[in-house]
Amino acid sequence: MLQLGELSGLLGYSLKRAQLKVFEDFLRCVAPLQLTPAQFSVLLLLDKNPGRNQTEIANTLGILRPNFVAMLDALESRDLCARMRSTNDRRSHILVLTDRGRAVLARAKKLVANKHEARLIEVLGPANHAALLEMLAKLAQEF
Amino acid sequence: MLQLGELSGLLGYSLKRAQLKVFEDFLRCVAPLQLTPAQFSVLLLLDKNPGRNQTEIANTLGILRPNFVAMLDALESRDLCARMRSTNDRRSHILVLTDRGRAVLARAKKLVANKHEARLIEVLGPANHAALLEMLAKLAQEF
DNA sequence: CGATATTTGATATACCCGATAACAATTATT
DNA sequence: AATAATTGTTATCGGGTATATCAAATATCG
Repeated sequence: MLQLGELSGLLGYSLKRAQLKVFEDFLRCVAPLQLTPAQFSVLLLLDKNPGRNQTEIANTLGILRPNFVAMLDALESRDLCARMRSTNDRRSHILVLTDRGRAVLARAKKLVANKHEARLIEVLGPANHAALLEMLAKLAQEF
Repeated sequence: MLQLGELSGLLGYSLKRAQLKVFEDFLRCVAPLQLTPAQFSVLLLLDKNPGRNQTEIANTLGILRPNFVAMLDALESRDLCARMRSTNDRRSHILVLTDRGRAVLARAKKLVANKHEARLIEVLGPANHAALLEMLAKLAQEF
């Protein structure tokens, strides 16, 4: 084994490695539904924010509009969501979850909560898990 | 603004966004030296582990050997490190920091400590920063 | 010893993400 | 009415990551 040296004290380094592990576990837990973290986040956002268009959804997720097109194509081809032409502004597409999209999202939420997040809480402890979440949110916002 | 919903409670989501922010700040702070986080980690590891070959360094950083070749080419072309044929095993390349590599690493360490990590500690508070580091390391290892 | 398997660095290649430029259609501005 | 801005889209580029394969060198084992 090698000496990590100052690397173990580098927050960015541990952050990246932890992120990879967590995403890996997410994929494992949600594998039955074939959803990536990004796809899951889109479905969640569509559910909580009906009537929004592609630009709005993409922006809040930090996805660039051009890159969001193919992502939506994939979800729409699986009948998880649909683009509807807006009557107010005929440029934009209102995004809606399909019935199937809502069903898949509901199952995904359960898998995430019962398998993925549950394991995280088990490893970290509930208090640490909450503290970690708070610090990460702080970094994501204020930093 | 949109409703994030359960997204704010998803550890992986905050983890990813925090990681992007932290790497962004790292790049800003080390910009004078033109070093990416990955390049910095390689230099650090070479310094702390002299006499190792490409496979060993790449493995500990989670970099695949094929992808490590171009990375080393870039560092070597800037005269930051060098490949030396091993006398024991003429297949492998012993990696060494050049004098210039050591000098750049020293300057990089200062920038990282005084600008990058200092800002992190300032935002989080020293105690939280340490706790965060510990939890991330735990996730990176045990998870 | 000699044949076979393994390891090391390297090349080629492919895929996924993220970023930019440009475009047609539509709407906003002036 | 003319011009500017917005929306979704396409094309394209670069970076990071993954696999298969190769020649050279070494290790293993009959």
